Amino acid sequence: MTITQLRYVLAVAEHQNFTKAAEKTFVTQPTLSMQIQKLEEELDILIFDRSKKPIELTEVGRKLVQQARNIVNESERIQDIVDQQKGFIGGEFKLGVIPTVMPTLLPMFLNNFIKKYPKVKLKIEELTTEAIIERLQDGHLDAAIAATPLQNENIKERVLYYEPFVGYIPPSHRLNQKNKIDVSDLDIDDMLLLEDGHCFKDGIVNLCKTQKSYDDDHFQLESGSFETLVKLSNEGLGMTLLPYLHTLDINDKEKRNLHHFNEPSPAREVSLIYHKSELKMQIIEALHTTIAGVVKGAITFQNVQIISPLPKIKSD
Amino acid sequence: MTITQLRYVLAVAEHQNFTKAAEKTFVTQPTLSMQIQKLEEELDILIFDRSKKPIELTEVGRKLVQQARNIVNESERIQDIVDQQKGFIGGEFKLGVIPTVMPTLLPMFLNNFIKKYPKVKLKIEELTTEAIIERLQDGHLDAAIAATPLQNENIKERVLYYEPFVGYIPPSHRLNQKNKIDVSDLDIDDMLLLEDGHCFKDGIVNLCKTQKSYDDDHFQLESGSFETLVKLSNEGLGMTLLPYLHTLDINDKEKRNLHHFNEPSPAREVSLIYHKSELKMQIIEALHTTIAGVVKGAITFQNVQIISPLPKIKSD
DNA sequence: TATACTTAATAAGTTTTATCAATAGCTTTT
DNA sequence: AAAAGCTATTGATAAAACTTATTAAGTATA
Repeated sequence: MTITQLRYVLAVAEHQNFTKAAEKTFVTQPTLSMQIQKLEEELDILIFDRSKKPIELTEVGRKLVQQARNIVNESERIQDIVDQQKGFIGGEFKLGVIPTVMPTLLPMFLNNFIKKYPKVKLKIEELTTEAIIERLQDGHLDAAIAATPLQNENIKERVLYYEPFVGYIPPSHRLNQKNKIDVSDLDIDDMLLLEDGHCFKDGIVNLCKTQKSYDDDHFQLESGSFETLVKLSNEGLGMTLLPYLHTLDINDKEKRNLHHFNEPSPAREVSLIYHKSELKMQIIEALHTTIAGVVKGAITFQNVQIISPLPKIKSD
Repeated sequence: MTITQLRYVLAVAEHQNFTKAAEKTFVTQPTLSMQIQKLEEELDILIFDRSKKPIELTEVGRKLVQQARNIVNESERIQDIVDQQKGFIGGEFKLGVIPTVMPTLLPMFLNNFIKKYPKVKLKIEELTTEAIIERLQDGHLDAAIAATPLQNENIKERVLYYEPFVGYIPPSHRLNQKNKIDVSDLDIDDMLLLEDGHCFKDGIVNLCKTQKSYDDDHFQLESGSFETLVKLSNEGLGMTLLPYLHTLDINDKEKRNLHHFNEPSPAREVSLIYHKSELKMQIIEALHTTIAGVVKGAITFQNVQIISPLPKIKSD
């Protein structure tokens, strides 16, 4: 059994077609046929059911493909180890970003980065914190940008910036008259929140929880974007909290509804996170330097109070 | 890069000697030299520092070996997958056993099992529950025997038997006059316990904790074997609790000091546990059948109260 | 200091294998 | 019935993996 054979199996499993798989792997179709036959013979099983059109995996085949994917992935990490040794900055790099950071941070540094490190092929994916942690651990992601601290011993964190929460309070709201608001003013029950899965929501829940206990089933409205939240808020459905960077590009009329917190303002800590194995560390360093450099101009808050992004487990 | 090359690297890294490594991998020494040189050339790094005697790994070499071990291990699982498909019962099987089960259970089923499944090469290791969980998850163990439930979502459990706790109470002890004892009689402060790391100790602590809170630093004596505990107990240093199977082979004089619990007796649940991927399931099935069959003769308790083997985290 | 011993590298030759081009054979589509 | 689309087979070739024999280099021994 060779890694090459496993690659061939993966290609055929993916394309369900020897000919196409052969093109993708840059060999001829007979090569694939033979190598896969050889593997099947060695293991004395059938990996593919060739009677089906298009070709299908057998039951063992499916399990084998899972494991083969593992092996091939792990084997590709050998090159990463070598690259790291050589300080080579290049190759594919998979970066996860949480949804509430994606639209504001990405445009700020992306151009900069790809100009500076043209050999790096960045593949960026929008993922929840939960999905990010999983993928960092199994190696499907090389690094990610997420709210921290995560308290995961397999994951290392490198702070990029602290992003204060800013209140968006419509004129109709009881707090609108106040210039600066305070954490103690907040009431989870008239707060518009992002839908479940966003760690920004969990952060706000944590923030309000310090004031009073709450009932999870209590929320009336949840949305997937801050834009919607702001609009709902304008309709008098409650106030909401926005991360600072999101307040930079809302229109002037709405900007009047923004209310900062008294210091120390509650804030989220946004970090570049990566697996403790520190693979592709040079690229991670490069990312960190680029992002931190760009962000420094936009965010300069010092006196903040960091709110945990982790959802609390209900104690019952 | 091939899996074979990685195997060669591992062999040389292990034996620190090309010639010995060659023997172990059943090829000649030049083969190893050349293949490893080829790999080094392909990756354009040095894996070994040949100037040192005996030969040493370079810094990258060490990292590469780690990853190579991963890959080779994962690649060996392919055969497991195939074996499982074929229902083949054989091959190497690594079984972990917790210390408090090992001496009593192993002699009961081992002979039986190896006679029935001569093709299985059982490798049994005595490990704490903690170590077992870790090794099941990373694939260094195929299955284990431990006290359950463990509440680990990666690990499946298959109950083997329920083993009641039995009090060993020396004549001098306040409880000696009672025929059957009750959980409420127990006092953690005059209880002789196994040293830290044994889940049987944690179970007892849990059991007593239901009666009263306790101070962890309070214990005076801890030992690694029940034999010692019994002897200490005879010296009047307190009572102790033994798992039922351990009470079967103590001498007659001491047997008089055994006091069973009123029903439902506190008991530990002993299970065969394995990774959720269910690799080598046929061997696990075979083990379960064999052990459950043998144990049925020795243990027939129904009305028991299961005590968790998990150490409670201190709440401060 | 010379000699024997260990051990890894190299050389030369053989066997095995991975791959390709061409084509056969089967199934599906037209 | 012909054409098209696939995979398997065949036969040839270049590459590779491996072996034996030899050499080189370093270490231990007399």
